[in-house]
Amino acid sequence: MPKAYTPTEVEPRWYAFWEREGLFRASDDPADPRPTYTLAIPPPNVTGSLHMGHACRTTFEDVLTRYKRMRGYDALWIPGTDHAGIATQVVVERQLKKEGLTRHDLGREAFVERVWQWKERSGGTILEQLRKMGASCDWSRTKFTMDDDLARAVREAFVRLYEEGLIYRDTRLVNWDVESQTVLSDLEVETEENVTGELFDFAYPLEGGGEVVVSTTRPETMLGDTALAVHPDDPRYAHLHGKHARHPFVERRVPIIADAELVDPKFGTGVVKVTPAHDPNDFATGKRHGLEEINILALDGTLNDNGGPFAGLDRFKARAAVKEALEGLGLARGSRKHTMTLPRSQRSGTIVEPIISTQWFVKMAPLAAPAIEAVESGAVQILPEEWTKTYFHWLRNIEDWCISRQLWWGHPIPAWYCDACEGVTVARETPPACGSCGGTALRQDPDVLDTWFSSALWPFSTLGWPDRTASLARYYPTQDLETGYDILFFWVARMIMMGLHFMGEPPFSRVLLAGLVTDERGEKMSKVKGNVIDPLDVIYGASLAQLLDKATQAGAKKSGLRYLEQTYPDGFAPYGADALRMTLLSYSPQSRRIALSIKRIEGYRNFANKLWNAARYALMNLDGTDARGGEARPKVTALANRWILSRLHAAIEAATTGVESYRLDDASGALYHFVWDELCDWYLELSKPLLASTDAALVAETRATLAHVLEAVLRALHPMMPHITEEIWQRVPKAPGAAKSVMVAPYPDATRDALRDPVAEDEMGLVQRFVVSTRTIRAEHDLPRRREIEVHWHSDVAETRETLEREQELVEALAGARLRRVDDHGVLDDPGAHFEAAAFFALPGLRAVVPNVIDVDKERDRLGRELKKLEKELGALDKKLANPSFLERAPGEVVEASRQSQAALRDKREQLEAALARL
RNA sequence: GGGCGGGUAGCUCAGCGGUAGAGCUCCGGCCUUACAAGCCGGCUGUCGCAGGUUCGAACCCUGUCCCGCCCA
Repeated sequence: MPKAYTPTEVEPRWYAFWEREGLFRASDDPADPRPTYTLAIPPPNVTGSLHMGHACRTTFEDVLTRYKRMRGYDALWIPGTDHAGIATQVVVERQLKKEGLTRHDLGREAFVERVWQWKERSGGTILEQLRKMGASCDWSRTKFTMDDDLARAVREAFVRLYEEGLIYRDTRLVNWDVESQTVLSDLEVETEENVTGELFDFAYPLEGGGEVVVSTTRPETMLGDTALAVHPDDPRYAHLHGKHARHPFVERRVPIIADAELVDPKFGTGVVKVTPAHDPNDFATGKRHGLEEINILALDGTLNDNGGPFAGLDRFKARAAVKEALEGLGLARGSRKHTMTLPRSQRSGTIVEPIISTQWFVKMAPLAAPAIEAVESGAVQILPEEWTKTYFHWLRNIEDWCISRQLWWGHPIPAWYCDACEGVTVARETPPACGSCGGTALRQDPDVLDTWFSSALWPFSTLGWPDRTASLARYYPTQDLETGYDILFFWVARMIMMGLHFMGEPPFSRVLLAGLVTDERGEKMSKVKGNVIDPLDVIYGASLAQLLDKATQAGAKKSGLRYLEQTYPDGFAPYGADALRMTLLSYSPQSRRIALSIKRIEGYRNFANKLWNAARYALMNLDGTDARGGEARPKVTALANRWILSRLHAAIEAATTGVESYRLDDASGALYHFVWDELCDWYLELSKPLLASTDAALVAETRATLAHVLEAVLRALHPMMPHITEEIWQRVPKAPGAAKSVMVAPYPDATRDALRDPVAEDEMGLVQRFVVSTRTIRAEHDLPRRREIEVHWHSDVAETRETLEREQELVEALAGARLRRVDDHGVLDDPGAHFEAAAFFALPGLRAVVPNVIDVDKERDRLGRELKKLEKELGALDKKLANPSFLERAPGEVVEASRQSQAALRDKREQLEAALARL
């Protein structure tokens, strides 16, 4: 085995092996007796390449899947990609733009064809990248949301909902994305806060003389004003009720209405302009008062003919022009700065315009009710639990979902309009004739569906729905759904609604929501900031020059490039997928932010190397000893062997509990510390003197333990670090009949693979403290390794004496010292009389001196420090035990434990004080 | 305006009622035939602030100040 682990060489090899051996495949056999574990991937967009968010999802999901598989489940992780309507269309349009073309130049059919071509080329990229993360998806079941079978599911769902009256067509105020040229659902509109805008005042001349002044942040909308509203109880304007103003630019009388809901008399002048066609509140007001709705915007964001003299101007140019014209007419009444919010498109970022339009909607209330119930009843559990509140709040205040989009890329809406009677026919397949009049001149609705409509069906459409397939019967409902909290509404809630509606059962029983990956400053990764960390660069390594080059091409600002230079002057080493996975797992799932640190990745790369070298050591020393591969732990008698099996027990339990409770940070942390702090730092060192023993049985036992513990911990770590564990596991000699891969070996079981042994833990505790105390003296007194030292110790406790005598060889090896037992306690009472320059340490029931080492100043320092720390602890304890209410009210075992530590500390204090006094 | 989350060692974070933890950093010493991507030892905290509950609070409650996210 090479001295250092090289992930880039190892990882692809084993991934290919797993795939070749069909180990990712779930069962196709309906009679397979194993319980199933199913998890559907949050399908990444076909536009994309792997980013840290995906890497994070993939890791969590893969750990869960691999763990369940090893636990004997028929585990199915369904992979696939999403067609991502707007995002994908925009990408292809951008490509066309480079050729000087628009999608309209190509025409719809050719354009969609072109998107398909592009999808074929790039759609596989991200799936390849998931493989590089080690994802154990069943690739034979890969789905794409626009596949024929999934398209059929979409049509089926649409038609059923329509027939049930849950999908309808209506004309109302919707959100228009001027740039992408489509309506958006409410969720796709983001609110930009604290925007400094301008509140502009102008006057409407009144019929019969006089004027009223109104304020607006969007002056151009005055072209669509169809009323002025005042508060009914506002005495200032009581005389104006029912009167009219004259529109300054278009031939229109503008009625003055009284409305208590819209108008806040304290805001501005107390008069509000009403533009029903371009503002949600005004729209509602218009409905209340039967006002005319005048749309002034064309779909491209320019003003239409209703804009009168301003027709044809872009919305922002029109704003300036209207203001100027009002100035010209002497109607402007000044302006002031104003802090406001702006609605922006999640996709294009442009300011969203409310317009009146006819669209398709899903009636949400009837779907939301069961979805609320499912979480209330616990049928679906959301973790971390805080999110349930958010989930309920959204569902309880839900608005109908606008599902039509004016895009070309997406699922066509299965609705046809009749030229003859204007009837609407909704059907699963293209209807031959109009359902109302029988006419045959039908036009299909040109719009497509919101991408999330097809995503909402994902957990069952991927399993064959609407057909009643064997897969659907076997794997639905799935168990876990793991994703980022940012799509709780977009995706998770809608899947629950659709799953309940169409399948009668929620699509999964547990929702695991993870935080967002940010850079190490906690800032969101963005191309412009240049702080995007590509998982593949972390896995395969990248020089600073490459990082800068990539960021520059992605359009990073100078400050972003500077950040890169300062933060990663040496670029990234090839850390490997396993190190990245461990890093991502190490962050708490409770946290909303995963501030990814390269230093941390490096730490886990080092961990992989540590594990590698531990294995090298073990394999060099096994001398043909088999690991039993999960059959049974070896029989052990020696303290070190008993101890490591006991610690293995704790580690396996912690790992299991962690994975089961979705605390993968605890699970991975427990194994990390077991491997590094216990297996490597102690057990491997202890095994050296044991293996050098002349006692053949002891050597055999130790070899068996070494083989077993290594093999077991590889199995325990495998879901988290699949590649390195496989690479090592394959090299561990195993008994005949072992599995062909660690990924299908049984997950370690604390009872079968390990053994809790409190006595061994206590005794090892003594050994460890003795060793560390000796090492500390060596270090503090600058004693080089060459220099031999002796530790003279005395104990009045029989067990302590017994343990140290028995383990003397081990202690001597680890402490690098000779041990001398002293039976006469008087010797250590007055070490000065018996030893030259002796340093001192005390453990519970034990005192020891190390002669011929002492530098009085250093020793005084060291003992003083120790005493100070001890005094602090003891002070707190004394105070506590002096408190009568503590003794009276605290639980007995707490009091008892306090008393014991008090006694121990007092004893140690005495020892230290005496030692200090002797100096 | 409403909701949620966060403020703990120099940095990034865990702990969420019984004596303050991890990783990285820092200091000192080691090329000890598994590993220098390492080993050994060490330093580091009025747990945002102010009250309260409790025998006991980083942890529970109230208020308050910052920071972030979501919804209206």
